[in-house]
Amino acid sequence: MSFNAALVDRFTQMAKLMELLGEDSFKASAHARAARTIGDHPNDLESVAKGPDAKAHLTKIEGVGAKIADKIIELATTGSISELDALRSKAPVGLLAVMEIPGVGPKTAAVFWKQGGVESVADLKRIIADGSILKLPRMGAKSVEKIRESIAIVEAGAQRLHLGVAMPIAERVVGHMRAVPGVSNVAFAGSLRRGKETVGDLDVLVCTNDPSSAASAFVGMHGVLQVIAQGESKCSVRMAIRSDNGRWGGDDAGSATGAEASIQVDLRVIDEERWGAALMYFTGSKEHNVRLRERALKLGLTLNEYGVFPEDPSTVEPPQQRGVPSIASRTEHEVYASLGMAWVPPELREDRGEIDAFAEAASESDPVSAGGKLARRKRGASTGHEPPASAATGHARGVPRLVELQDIKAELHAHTTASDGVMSIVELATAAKRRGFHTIAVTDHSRSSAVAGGLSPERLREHIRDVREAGAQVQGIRILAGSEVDILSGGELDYDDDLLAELDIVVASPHAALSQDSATATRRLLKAIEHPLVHILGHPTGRLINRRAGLSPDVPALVQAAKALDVALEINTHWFRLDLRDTHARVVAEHEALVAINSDVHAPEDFDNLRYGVATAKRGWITAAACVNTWTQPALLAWLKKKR
DNA sequence: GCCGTTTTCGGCCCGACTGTTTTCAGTCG
Repeated sequence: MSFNAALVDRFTQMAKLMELLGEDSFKASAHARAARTIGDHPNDLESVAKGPDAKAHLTKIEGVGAKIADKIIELATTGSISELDALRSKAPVGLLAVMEIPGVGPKTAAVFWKQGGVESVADLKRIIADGSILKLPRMGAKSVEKIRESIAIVEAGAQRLHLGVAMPIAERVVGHMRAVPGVSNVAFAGSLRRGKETVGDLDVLVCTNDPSSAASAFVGMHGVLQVIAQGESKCSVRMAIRSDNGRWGGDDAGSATGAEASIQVDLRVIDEERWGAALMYFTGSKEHNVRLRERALKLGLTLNEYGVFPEDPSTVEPPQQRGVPSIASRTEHEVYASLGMAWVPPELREDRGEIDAFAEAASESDPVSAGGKLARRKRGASTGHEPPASAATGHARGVPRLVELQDIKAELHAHTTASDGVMSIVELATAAKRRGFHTIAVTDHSRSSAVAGGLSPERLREHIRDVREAGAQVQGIRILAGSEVDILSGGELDYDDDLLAELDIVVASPHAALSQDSATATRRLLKAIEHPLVHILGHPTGRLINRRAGLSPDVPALVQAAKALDVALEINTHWFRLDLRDTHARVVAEHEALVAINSDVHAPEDFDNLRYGVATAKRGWITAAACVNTWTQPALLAWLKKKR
């Protein structure tokens, strides 16, 4: 576990234990918040915590003050946090798992413990089985049955679904609902709409003049395993998942208990008049919504899922129930505008600085309020760089012109039957051309990737000739001869320089030795970036989401080197990789370095993953200009040529 | 414990739903 992951684990535990023990809830949420921002932090904090001015650097992180900084330093230097040890001595640690059960919060867990003698999930199952749970306060038959079902779901190995598994399910639901009579609008919301790499459940919103037909159509969908709730305004079901992890084998439904893998899908019926406010509310993130509400209050307004309302001293009843007209609610643009903001793309709604940035953009004509907001905001510690001025890389009026799917005009990482792809060079080029691309790079594996059919130097020389021939054969698209060259464990590349120099493009990627420590991995990847013939660093960490952690290099160091040497860092678009991840991409954006959004194509359908990579890039605030795949063919070829 | 364009002290989002109550606590998003 990386040091940051350890911090997230420790502070999360502290927050949970404080809630359980009934300590100050604001203190508990302060620790939970610190865990979240540390989890988002791109570089390893261990060296920061052990280095000079540790406290000053650490307190620059949002949500980290003097006390939490001390605890970070304590963990780095002693390997433990004494306050956490004290908390753990006050309450059984097994209760943390009890609190993970949906529907069981800190208060309920405390009752189980203090009045029911429960110290673990096993204890909880025991008092459910012998019925003694019914003697506890507020525990009726229905509550107990819900808890029993929730335990079963947790034990079936419920984990968040990959973005690329959840998206087709959501689109099927949306398509199904769109065809229901009376339905005028359908959309999915939640973390799926934000393009998060994993998704816990699906939220689907409909606008209809016939709610009961919509509800019955929803619960009657193919694949529905269980109807959890069916009302006029909200329905919840569990739907079966069929997932295929493709060339990595296995699947997401890896349940050892034999229970069918499923995902909860919520349907909500929304009035047309409040569509925008509801869409915002259900898109989240929770943290983004909280910030917006705080902003509304400062402006003398109240924001809820029904709209923006004038502030009201009456706290008894929500404004919409007293017939107070909303100031804005019909569209998201309207709602943001009423809060003095430009519309925020869903991928950015994570409370990572977007509120200030998009308020600044909207108020740019007002020099008093426009200046300095970003600068005042806390920045990640110890990157050693201030964020760039907004104007330089495609930022218009303070709002970044983020990369969009239709901007992508080149694929720079693709495999053919020469290694482990399923298409010939001509088939690959034809497929890329059909996508509207002007350039496709053939980058089969290098010799060390033996299981992937890596090419020997001799075989690569033949392959280059084959690529040139195909180029003459297929018109209307430029086919580049390249290689996805293994970065060996010490940072050396898998082919000699004279061979690499014959290639139009070199993508250097780590494939083995993915458990190296952070410092070794950083040296290894830096060496590849510094290689004069390398254009792109492919899937830099080698992680597989929900499968393996991969490398944890010092990303800011890699980005600075890549920026200086004109190397692009890849966002690999396969939903199993999404590597670089969103928070890493954000570092690239802040340093105005380059990314390559590549689909690592092995089969024709891999091109379809592009949207997941674009979503990840947007979550990292990557502009179109910063993505080499959006460039014109002459610009792209000129960039490649500089390394030849 | 953190934080600051009405604050270095005194706040810290808002509503729905559920199940259990007899007016509301707990959980969730």
